[in-house]
Amino acid sequence: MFALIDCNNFYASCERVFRPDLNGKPIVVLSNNDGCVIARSNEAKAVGIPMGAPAFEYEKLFQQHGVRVFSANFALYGDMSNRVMTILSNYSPDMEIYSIDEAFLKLKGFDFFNLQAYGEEMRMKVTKWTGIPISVGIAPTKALAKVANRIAKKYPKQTKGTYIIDSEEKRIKALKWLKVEDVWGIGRQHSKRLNAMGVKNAFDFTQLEDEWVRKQMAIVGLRLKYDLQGIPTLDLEATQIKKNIATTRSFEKNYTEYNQLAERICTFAASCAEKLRKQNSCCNSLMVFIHTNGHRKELPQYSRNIVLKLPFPTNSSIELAKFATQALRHIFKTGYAYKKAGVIVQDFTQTDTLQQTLFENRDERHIPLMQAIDKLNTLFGQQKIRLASQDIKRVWKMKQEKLSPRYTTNLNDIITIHL
DNA sequence: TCTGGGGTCCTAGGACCC
DNA sequence: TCTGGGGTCCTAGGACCC
Repeated sequence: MFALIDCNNFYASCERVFRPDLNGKPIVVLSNNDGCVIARSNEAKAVGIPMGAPAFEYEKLFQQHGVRVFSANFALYGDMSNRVMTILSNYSPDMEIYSIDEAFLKLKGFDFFNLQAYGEEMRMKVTKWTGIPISVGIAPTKALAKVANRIAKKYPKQTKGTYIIDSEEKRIKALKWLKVEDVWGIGRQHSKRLNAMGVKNAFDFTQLEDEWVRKQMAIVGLRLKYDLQGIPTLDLEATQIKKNIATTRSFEKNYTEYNQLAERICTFAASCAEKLRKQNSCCNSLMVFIHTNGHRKELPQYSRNIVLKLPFPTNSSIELAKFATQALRHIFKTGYAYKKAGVIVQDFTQTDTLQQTLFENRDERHIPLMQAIDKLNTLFGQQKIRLASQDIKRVWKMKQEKLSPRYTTNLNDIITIHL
């Protein structure tokens, strides 16, 4: 059996852990730049705030219903996630952390366990130790565990937050209950087509011909179909090193000057380099993109990206910033108001298996230099040491008007309790 | 005024090899 | 008029996830 544990309204729940006065109140968490809604408490969902809602369009509704609004506080969410995952890891030797708020556990050899009680215990412990509410779904395959989890989340009272699919009868009942567009792995495009054909729920989907599914939804769709039928085709995935790393941002204001953009691109490149060093990778290729605001149809639009093959693999901030600037020079055009830009590094080699190139090689002196920079930045806080081409005066700012304290990761933000 | 940021996998088609 | 048969690698684009 597989268990899928999912934190309920994760970001919203994190905010509430340290603000118990907000229990039962509608709250939302916004994306970077306070752009759109990326998490909602149940109360906020109930007053009709959709996922991804642009904050400025919903200001009125927020006020009307007394919705508490938070800027994204990823330092807090990341730390709370670690706490939850650490607790969950005690419940099975085989665990896959699927996302910041979800984990699969493989329950192999648990035949004589009372899984309902086991799930309820996880839920109790996570809530008690972290303050985060979770739901537990247990079933013979990963896709069915996802389904079971939805049921647990939807009916917390009846299920005590834990639902198990362990019979053919329960499987079919669950699949008939789940709309096809809510199936894990069936997105907007496929559900539109399926709906048009009269495939309304997950059960209908499992009744389709293998050949059709294979042809229309590729091998991924076929695996999903089997998994939903109770034939396991998806196993836990080992945590691997990343194959792409990106740092991209929308800007609070539009940029028109090359220099403004160049500074951002250097900072993004340095950030990618730092992430590369963390997983001991060097990249062989880098992409830079810039574009104007696609929502402003009346303004002239421009959007371009460029991929640069590097002469040698590197993870030096200095070298990557240099290459990224080169790339930017190729695609930058004056006369446009740029709203978003980013750097994506790809095609990695691990630093311990680096191949020397014949003509041009990375500057070996950068290796100890980067180590020193990383060490200092860990000790004294992020971005203490930066490149001169970066934002030295700290001009750049993200819109973050409703940021909560970093309760668990910043000494100055720890709450005081008066007894 | 204002609209996020990160990832994964698969497939088709083109370019190339002998 | 007619033009083989077997591969690999790379890339762009599309689908999906949170």
